[in-house]
Amino acid sequence: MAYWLMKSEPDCFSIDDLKAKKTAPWDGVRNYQVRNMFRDDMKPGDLAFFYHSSCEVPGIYGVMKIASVAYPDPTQFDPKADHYDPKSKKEEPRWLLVDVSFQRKLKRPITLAQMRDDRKLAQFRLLAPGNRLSVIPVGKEHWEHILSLE
DNA sequence: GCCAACGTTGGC
DNA sequence: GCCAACGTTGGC
Repeated sequence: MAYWLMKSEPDCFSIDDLKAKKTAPWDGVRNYQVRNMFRDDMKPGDLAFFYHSSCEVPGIYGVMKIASVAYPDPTQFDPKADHYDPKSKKEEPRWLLVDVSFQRKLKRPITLAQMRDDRKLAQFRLLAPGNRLSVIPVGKEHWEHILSLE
């Protein structure tokens, strides 16, 4: 089983939104590296951190489970959607998503600042300079260490 | 296939 | 709102 970290802006979709829905499609990803991870590396049953980005306190707020294999993201075909892609064709979808299901909220968030100060996370990809991927693989050791900080 | 311009991400 | 980093686009 693999572990992941997935970023979302809480103003757009937060851990509480996922808690209310229980399961939701992780749509809107328009990055080829992430699409390839969805397609090739993510498996139902994998666990993922829910990370809040571009907000007052960036950090990990909860845990979710990957609930489906990758399938085409319907928002790419919707002209009214924020991430509409006019160049993507239904016969040959360009963008994929996975469903995620709520597992739990952390008792308190593990903040980005806290992780930056943690020597055991020096190699964590989230903290690498210039990192902009919205989905990041997390090593088992990093996963367990982060949960131990809760 | 190079590379400049442009857009997006995301912390601060 | 600023800005650095970096992916994508498109002209040549």
